[in-house]
Amino acid sequence: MKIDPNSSADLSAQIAQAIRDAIVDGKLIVDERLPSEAEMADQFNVSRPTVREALKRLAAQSLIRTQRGATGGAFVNRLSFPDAYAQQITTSTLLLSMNAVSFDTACEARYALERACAPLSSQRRTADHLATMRAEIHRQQQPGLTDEAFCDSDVAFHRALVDGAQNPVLSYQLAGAVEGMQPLMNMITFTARSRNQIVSLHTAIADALERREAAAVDDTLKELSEYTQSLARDVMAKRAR
Amino acid sequence: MKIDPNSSADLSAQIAQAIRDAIVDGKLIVDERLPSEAEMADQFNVSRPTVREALKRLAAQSLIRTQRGATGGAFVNRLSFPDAYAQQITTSTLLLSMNAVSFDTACEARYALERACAPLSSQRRTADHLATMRAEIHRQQQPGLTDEAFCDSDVAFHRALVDGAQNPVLSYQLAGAVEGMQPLMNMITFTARSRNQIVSLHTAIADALERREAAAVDDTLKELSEYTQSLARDVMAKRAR
DNA sequence: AGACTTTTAAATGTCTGACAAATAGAAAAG
DNA sequence: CTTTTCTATTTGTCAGACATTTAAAAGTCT
Repeated sequence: MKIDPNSSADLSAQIAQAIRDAIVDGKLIVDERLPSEAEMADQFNVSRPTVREALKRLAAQSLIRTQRGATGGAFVNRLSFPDAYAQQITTSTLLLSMNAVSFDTACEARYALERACAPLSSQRRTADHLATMRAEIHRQQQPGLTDEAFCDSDVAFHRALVDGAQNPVLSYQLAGAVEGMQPLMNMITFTARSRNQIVSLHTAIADALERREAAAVDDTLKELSEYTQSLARDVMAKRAR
Repeated sequence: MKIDPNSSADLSAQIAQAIRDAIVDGKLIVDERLPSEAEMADQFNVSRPTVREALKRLAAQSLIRTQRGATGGAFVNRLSFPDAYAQQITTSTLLLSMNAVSFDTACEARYALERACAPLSSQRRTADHLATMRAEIHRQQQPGLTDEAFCDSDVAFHRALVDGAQNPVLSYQLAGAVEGMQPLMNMITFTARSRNQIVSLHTAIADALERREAAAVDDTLKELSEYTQSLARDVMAKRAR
């Protein structure tokens, strides 16, 4: 592992990249201990603060963890699904909020991905998944619910639908698509009428899933997608006036 | 923005989180300049190196960029699609390589998501997308091609298919699913026969896409998914002996 | 000998102060 | 008015120090 001291890039960025490459390429394996900060400073011919900045970059991506004390140090971290979820959601949220992505585009992506889960979820969903969905539907019918709480419940409902596919990789990918859209969804004001419409579609989805009818789930999701987009268009139109 | 000096967490991690929250919540907007490192050190009552470690954490997630010089400083970065791609791919790759995710699970997720793009891509693909796919098919038929180069071309082919949907959010999400699987795919040895089979399926997909027949694309993708999984099972079986 | 306490060494976390390098704007020179 | 030079600001890097945490080694008592 070498760095170029004459490069225009920051030394800490170069060091971080070198270590990152080593991890991705499997030269450093999970739970392996990196040399101590002082040793690395020697190796790379830089100071300890520079090495530390590099390590903090890696820690921010959950690639390493550090431990203090006698047998401490920096260790290659096993990237867990929850860690990956969290990063994925932050990235997706910012990507959508900072890049003038239209609601339609985001919505289309979300429902396209979600519909990909429908056949698998129909096959494999457990009673648990179904119970979660029913519970969320019930919550969505509470009268005093704020728009935000309604959206939270909506996310939880769709989460259960996705998790029903019993494929952690799929759940991980979808986490970004579904939760990243929440800030956009929160801009919509849900009237009593639109809530009822959504609840009835959710119920239709849950019913179809209970009967394990993939095609019906897919159709209803499509309907829900179109309804959501029409709601968003109404909000935009009102805001334009 | 406040931090708790008595918390067990690192000061730099706390500071990074405080700034990250401010960005996600929209309290800091794109291209806004953060205070200088010295000023932040004062504000948070910590030293400059500690502030710097916090900033490097944020830089690692592409949340900020820094500039040297008189009017320099740290600026909230607009998270670009390419940046988001890169992060997604690193995360997905590591998630798959470190977590004993079965080839079947990853493959299922990948093709489920890809099939979600098929209808959109059938509608919207341009001549360019089709040309890219044809070119990659041609490349896949070169005799001297290494397994790795074959996989690269495979990724490029599927990339074009996904991009054909003309939905950047979908492309971003799929980047992780498709490219993250590459290391797993690279473990497969592609015999001349299996390459021919894959090429013929790719050709069928391109043909169907040319005719804009979504259902045919979907069917062929399903076939390809099953064939890929059967190849992987053969490799596993051979390795077991 | 065995269990408990103390010491010690190694590592990360943090601070201070300094200098280098880049950069934009102000000041000076032509 | 244009070009050059200077200057102030800010990030990048370094060196050395001390604080804190932690596990293992050494020591002590029963």
